[in-house]
Parts: sequence; structure tokens; C-alpha cells
Amino acid sequence: LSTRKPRADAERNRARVVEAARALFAEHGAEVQMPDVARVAGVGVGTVYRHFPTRQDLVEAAAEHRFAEILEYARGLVGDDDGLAKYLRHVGEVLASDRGLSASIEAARQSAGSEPRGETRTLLEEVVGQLVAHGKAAGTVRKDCTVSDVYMIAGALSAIIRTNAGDWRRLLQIVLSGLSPS
Amino acid sequence: LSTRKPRADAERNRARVVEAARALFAEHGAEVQMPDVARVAGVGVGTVYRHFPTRQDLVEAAAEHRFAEILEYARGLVGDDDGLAKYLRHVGEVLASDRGLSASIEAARQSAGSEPRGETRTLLEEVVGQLVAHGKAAGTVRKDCTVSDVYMIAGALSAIIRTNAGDWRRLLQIVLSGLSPS
DNA sequence: ACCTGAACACCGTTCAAGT
DNA sequence: ACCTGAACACCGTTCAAGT
Repeated sequence: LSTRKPRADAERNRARVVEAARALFAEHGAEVQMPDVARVAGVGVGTVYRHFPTRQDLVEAAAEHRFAEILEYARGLVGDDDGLAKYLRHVGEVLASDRGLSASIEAARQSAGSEPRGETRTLLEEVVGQLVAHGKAAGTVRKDCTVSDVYMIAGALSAIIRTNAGDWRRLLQIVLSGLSPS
Repeated sequence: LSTRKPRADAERNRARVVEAARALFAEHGAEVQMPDVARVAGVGVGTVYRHFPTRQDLVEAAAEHRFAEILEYARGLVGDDDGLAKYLRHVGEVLASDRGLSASIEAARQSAGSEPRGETRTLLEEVVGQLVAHGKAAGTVRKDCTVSDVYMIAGALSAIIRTNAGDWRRLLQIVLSGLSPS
């Protein structure tokens, strides 16, 4: 795709839309409406749709910095024997603090066939693989644990947090116990 | 509330609506529309709303027989040392075979403060309590396991199944391992 | 090139009119 | 007493007109 210099005001508007979306989704979750985002961003609805063809695209863009944040944290855990446990706890914390994020994760999965598209997600998968591998070597993680398991568990935590279906820390505790070598 | 004999056609219509809803929700999941239910049931939309004030009420009514089915199965597990594991596996099977059911469970949780209202759900809670207690006595279940844990796990399975976020049998395996005595 | 916001489409829900 | 379905409300998305 040919990406030529966008006009200055277009870029500014795009940034404003993402910023408004971040704030609104984090506080109110997925029920935020597009006209609201436009109003808070100070642009017309059409502008929102120009930059993000669908609501889902906006939700994902608003969640992107959270993934970057999580990736950063995960990198700091490489080499830690309890890295996987700490990683999942951190994911839980972030999800619990940003109501829009779990909606984003879920919705992204609904649409895409095989989910993690985007630079950040690919890198994240790599780092999580290292955390799993290190845990196995250190004897803190079961030999049959996979990166897919970790994704699925993050999805489960996300669902429990989003629907308020219970104490996510308790679920994490159970799951981590299940992932430890017998 | 005063419940006086409803008219015969009203009762017949109600049954038709539930029957149509069961079939449609099970096959197409939560995206089924109210006018579709009305059409398949052979009644007007207004009639659907007369019997079920809100879409959610209809979804729950359509899911009721599944809960009854699960309760029945759970009763047969009382006294089985692996009752809890078998119970959760069965819940997974049912959820995987009825796309509307997990939507129902999730949505019910969204609305109600403390979820399990209705006769069946109360009885179910009782039986699950017995399964947990028996497992502890038999040494197949951790001492700190609670009925809430079991509900939360069912919720997690439901979410994974509904969003196609992974292999629910694998999640079940991990969680059961986590609930076994160390 | 990009922006705006009125208009459209879709679907849950209501209610005036019928039997 | 209950049923019907046209009409309303709401919200995601589009597009004709503007700059």
C-alpha cells in the first residue's frame, strides 16, 4: 500500500481520536458510542470512520499501547524462573484496570481467523515463548505447557474480569498450580 | 404474584416461542434476532415480548432446559470420587453443543448482581457442593476448593468455547490439575 | 485531501388497533 | 385477555456537500 505524507490536520485528528477512544474505553468499556468518541475528540463522526473503517479497528488501535506496555514488562521477565506467573499476573492487572482492553481482545478474536496480527503481538508471542521455555528449564513450568496455553489462559482471565464472574486472582492461582510440574 | 389460568392459546404461543428460540439460539448463537424468533414461532413480535419482556429473558428461558439437563447429570455423579471432573467435562460438552447457552450464562451474569436465580440453579449449586465435598473427602480435590471456584471455571470454559479462543478440553485439564491436591 | 453531520440501515422494543 | 405488526428509539455507518 502506498503511504504518502498525510496532511498535518489529518494526523492530528487521528491522534485525537485515538486519545479520546483510549480514555473512554478504559473508563466505560465497550459500550462507548462512536458519536461520543467523535465529540470528545472534537471531530465529526465521518472523520473517525475515515481513520478507522470500523468500530473494531478503533477499539484495537486504542488497545495497542497496552500491548506495547505488556510487551515491555514481559521483556523484563526473561530469565526469571517465575516469569510466566508474573507475566500472567501483570496481564490480569492491566485487564482489570482497563475495561476496554478485554473487550478488544475478545472482539479481535471473534473476527480474525488466527489472531495475533500486528508487530507488537508477534513480538509478544516470541517473548512469551521464552518465558515458557525458561520456566520448563528451571522446573517451575510443566513440560507440556505451550504458548497457546498461555494465550488461552489470558483469554479466560479476560473473560472473568470483563464479566465480573469471579476473583481472577483465584483463577490465576488455580491455573498456575495446574501448570506447575506435578 | 397472582397466577391465574392463562388462556389456552397464550400458553401454546409461549411454548412455541420457547421452542423456536431453543432451536435458533442453539444453532446460530446469540446473534439471532427477535423478529426471526417470532417468525419461526409463527407469532407477532408483540407476542414474544408479552411473554418475555426482554430479549435476555427469552435467552434465559431457552437455556433453562439445559440447566435441568446438567442438574440431572450432576445428581448421577454424587458419590463418584471423580464427580467434579466429570461434571465440568459435561458442562463443557453441553456448552460446546449449544452456542446460545454460553451467551445466556454470560448475559445473565452481566445483569444480575448475584447470579443464580431460579429453582434449577439453586438445586444445582447444592449438588455441586456435594461433588466438591465428596472429592475433598476422597482426596481427589484440594481442600480449599469452593463452589464459587467451580462456577468461575464453568464461566471460563464458557468464554473460551464461545469465542473459540482455544481448546477448552485443554483448559479443563489444566484447571483440574490445579484443583487436585498437590 | 480531508472534514462535517444529516441521513440511512438495522434491530430491540412499544403501543394503538384488532379479535 | 391476548394478538398483531407498523412505528419508534438507538446506534453503527455512509455519503453529499463543504473547505
